[in-house]
Amino acid sequence: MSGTAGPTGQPRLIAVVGATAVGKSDLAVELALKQAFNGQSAEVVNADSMQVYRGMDIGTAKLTEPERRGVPHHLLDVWPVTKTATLAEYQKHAIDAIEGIRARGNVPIVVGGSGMYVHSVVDRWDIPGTDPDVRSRLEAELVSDGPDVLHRRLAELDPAAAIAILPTNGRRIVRALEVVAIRGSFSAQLPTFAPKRGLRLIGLRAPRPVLDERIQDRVDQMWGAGFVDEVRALEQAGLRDGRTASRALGYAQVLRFLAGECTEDEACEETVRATRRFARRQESWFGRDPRIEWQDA
RNA sequence: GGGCAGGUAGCUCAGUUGGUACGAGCGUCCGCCUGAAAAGCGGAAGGUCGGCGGUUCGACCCCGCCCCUGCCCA
Repeated sequence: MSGTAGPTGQPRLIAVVGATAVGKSDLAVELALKQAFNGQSAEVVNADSMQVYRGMDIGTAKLTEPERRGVPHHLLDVWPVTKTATLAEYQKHAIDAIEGIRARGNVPIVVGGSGMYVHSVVDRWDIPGTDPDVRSRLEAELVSDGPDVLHRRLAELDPAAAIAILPTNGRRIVRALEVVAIRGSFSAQLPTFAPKRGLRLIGLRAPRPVLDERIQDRVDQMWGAGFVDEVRALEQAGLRDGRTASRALGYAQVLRFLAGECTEDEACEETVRATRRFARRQESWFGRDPRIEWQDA
């Protein structure tokens, strides 16, 4: 049981992906319980960039304790809302969790809609570090010279990367140039969707109109469940200063409402709109991975 | 019954003193995605400018009538 499938031909890693509100979390629990039936236990590893935050429960539709039905869940509630998320840190924790699960002889089930988080774990990206000096220099150049100049430089240093990154996307150009400075190439670091033995990637999907309705329902339920109070409490805990958490869908909108910048109804409606937009991006992201076995929600 | 305002993209609205609608935001569709990713970025498709007549070389913009919406007066 080294690099491939387990002793019984079971997958070594299961991942459940898909757009928000399709029912990934529930499916993961069901799969875990089914796995237990086969004599092997399963544990869930969260791959949702916002469920890692403590206190963000209603707005992230985090499974409650009873809903987890005894299945151990990892990487939920590990960070305070004030913490800025980093992919590398998430990846480290997730891989540690997976190793731990395997050490117990169990099967890890990664669940979440944060494509990059899933990808970083499933494909174990070797994420190049950041160099504060290089980065601040590049960021200063971005401000003074604009993205075009930097994009042209990237085109010379790493043509493939320049093609992949739009000339207007300053943030990405900076990161690419930073990686080039550190590793000599950016595009060489790009992960691929290579087939992996022992990996079972399950995608959950629903037709657009169905998904849109579910999102509307979910947001309505959130509000009914006291979402605004949850945000208010988190605001006291420093949510507004959280670089990552304050931008979460729903939370950002309610924060604006609490600041008097819009009405509560507007915040609610905007949450629905933004969530739908997000779901579309998720579909776009996951749609690229040919390894995903799609099933209807 | 009379007066006023308005009827322009799926929605909310700009706009043209008459010369092929420069439209915008939102929505929709499609795509990109590396240390903030529920973030960030790009592209596309949508309009017989309420209806019918008239004036004009030419009307969405002028005139007439009609329909619809909102407000006001009776």
